[in-house]
Amino acid sequence: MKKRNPNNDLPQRANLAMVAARAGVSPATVSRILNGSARVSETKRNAVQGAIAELQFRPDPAARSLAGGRTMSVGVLTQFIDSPFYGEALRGIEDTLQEHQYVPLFASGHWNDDDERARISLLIERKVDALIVLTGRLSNQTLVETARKIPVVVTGRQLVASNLFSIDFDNEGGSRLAVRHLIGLGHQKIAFISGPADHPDAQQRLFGYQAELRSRGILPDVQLLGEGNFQEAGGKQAMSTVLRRGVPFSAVIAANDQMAYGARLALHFAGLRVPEDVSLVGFDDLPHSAFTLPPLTTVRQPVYEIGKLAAETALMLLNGAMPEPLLIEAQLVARESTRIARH
Amino acid sequence: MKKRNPNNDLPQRANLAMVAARAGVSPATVSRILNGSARVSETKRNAVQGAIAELQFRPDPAARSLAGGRTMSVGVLTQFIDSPFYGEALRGIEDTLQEHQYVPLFASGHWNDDDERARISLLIERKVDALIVLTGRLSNQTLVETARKIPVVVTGRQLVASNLFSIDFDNEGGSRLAVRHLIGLGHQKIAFISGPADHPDAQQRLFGYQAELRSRGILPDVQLLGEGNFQEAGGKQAMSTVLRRGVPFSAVIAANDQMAYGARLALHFAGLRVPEDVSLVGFDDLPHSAFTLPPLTTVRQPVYEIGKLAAETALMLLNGAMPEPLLIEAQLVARESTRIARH
DNA sequence: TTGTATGCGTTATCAT
DNA sequence: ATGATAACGCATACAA
Repeated sequence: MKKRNPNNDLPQRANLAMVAARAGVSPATVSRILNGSARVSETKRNAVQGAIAELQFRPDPAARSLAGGRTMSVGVLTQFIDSPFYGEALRGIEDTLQEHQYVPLFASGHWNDDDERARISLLIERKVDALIVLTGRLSNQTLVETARKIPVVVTGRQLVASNLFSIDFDNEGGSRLAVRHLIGLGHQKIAFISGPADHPDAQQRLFGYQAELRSRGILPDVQLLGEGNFQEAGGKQAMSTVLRRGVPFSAVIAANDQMAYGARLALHFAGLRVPEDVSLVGFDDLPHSAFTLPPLTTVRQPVYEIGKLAAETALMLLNGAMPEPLLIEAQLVARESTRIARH
Repeated sequence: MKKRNPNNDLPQRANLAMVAARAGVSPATVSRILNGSARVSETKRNAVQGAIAELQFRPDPAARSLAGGRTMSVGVLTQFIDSPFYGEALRGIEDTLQEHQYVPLFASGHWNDDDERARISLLIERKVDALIVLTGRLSNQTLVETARKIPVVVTGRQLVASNLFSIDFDNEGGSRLAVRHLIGLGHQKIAFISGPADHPDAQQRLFGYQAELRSRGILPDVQLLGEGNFQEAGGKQAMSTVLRRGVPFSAVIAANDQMAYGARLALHFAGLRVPEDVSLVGFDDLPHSAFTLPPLTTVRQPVYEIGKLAAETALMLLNGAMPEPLLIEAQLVARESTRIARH
């Protein structure tokens, strides 16, 4: 192994040794300055930083990783890389990590146990320094075990364990807001399009709807409940099913915006106008929801901020801090898809 | 440096040496089997593969990278990690890379020269084996230079260079399809909402619209041209501007679906119905466009397939092959936002 | 405070 | 066909 660098035209990338030589110090000193792992005299520090600048030196992440150092990367398990909902969270994570010279490693679990497990293994194999799980299906136990290896931040559930931090959405509260808004407008017969029964977000949103109705003295009617799949097509179909049952209603809450879009279409084909005949409320406030016709009243989740928070928390965990739990509150955004009930 | 592994409860991860010892061969032989870099006797191969399975051995990517091997990762420069349009491409890339045991490293350039340059530097620093650029603003020269270091696949332009492969969308053809569709329905006064003037996709789509009109003997009216920004709000504003000019038209083409959504809203607030009063055509066929009201007629770009193609091509480049250029054709998806012009 | 030496897990070179 | 061994670039225990 004599010559590893055949392209003599390209300037050889600088390494620790070269910086050390240029600054007249030992490689160890350069490393120490890079990591702030020990005090170094002002003189040498200046010399080294000068050399780093001149040579445009950037430490090799692979070498760092191999030597037992950090990879400066955080694994992010999402459901689908192109999820309209978690997309903003990904952006928040990316932005925050970048500020701290970290990079995200995104992987998709496809809302499937096996895939999630496999992708997490892959991320750990790649030696990510921490892991962010955006609402997976993995058991709490699996997450806690993972947290014994690396810091874990998980959304969509409440879980207390060492080296782990969970951020839960206020799904129940969000649904309650939606119901209250509609009741405030005089609606009594309120249909609900739910998400997949095995999805925690879906369960909590459904529960909030039922609980708030009951607390207002209204008995939830199962005939007014349709089960979707958090996607447009599912929302459309669920709405059609409810319509076919013939039980009258004056408002609909969909457990996410995508299903609200689909429901809106089903209502249209049934000859019902929104909001004249039926009021419609979504959940999530996707960027697009301000531009539907009519603009959609919905429950806002600050997803971008949640992404930022998840990344910040992961970084804190990495530094040994135990961040203080934060409640992520939902908020109702009233637009034009809801109005006062007719008599 | 005596003890590096303080958690004695966790089973130590296996490495090449351990596998070699267990199989009774040298580490070099294990490496050869792993990489297929030389012929190995059947006996030893079986022994080694047995040992690998027993020890659940997985090669360390960092060590591979450091030793000059591949990182088994491909850098992907996109504009925004949550772009509704490129999202599907990201999924295609991820799916394809995964089949080949590669992982994507996503980075966002924010449609900004400096960011793009910085993110590409970062990706190269992380030693990605190849680079996929989803329609950036970088100069051809920069891309060609990058391709001297690692294989590059770039979408949204046509560029011939060694170690580089470009995939261009048929933007012009797509616009022509839209115009032909409308003219076929009897429309003559066709407005156009364009994208940012400095965006290649936007330029080509605008050009196709103008060229097709001319070829049909219709002179494009600048009064019917509004400039948006490829987002909903921009499309809405551009449409309002055109409406304010008072020049009559019976159809609108938006240079992407997001602007079509915005335009549809502006038309609504102006008291114009789609498609009764005005026909509307989008561009991209976002997943959502089948569920707008009315469902949007649009020009389909097979983005997921383009993502897959980009990844496959990058992998081919990596193996020294020079893939054959492919034309990505656009396709008109006729839904309910267009209809025959009234007289 | 600073330098020296070693090891991280793999690939590639050379010799057999 | 196979083995021994030197890199790869960095962090760190230890010596000074």
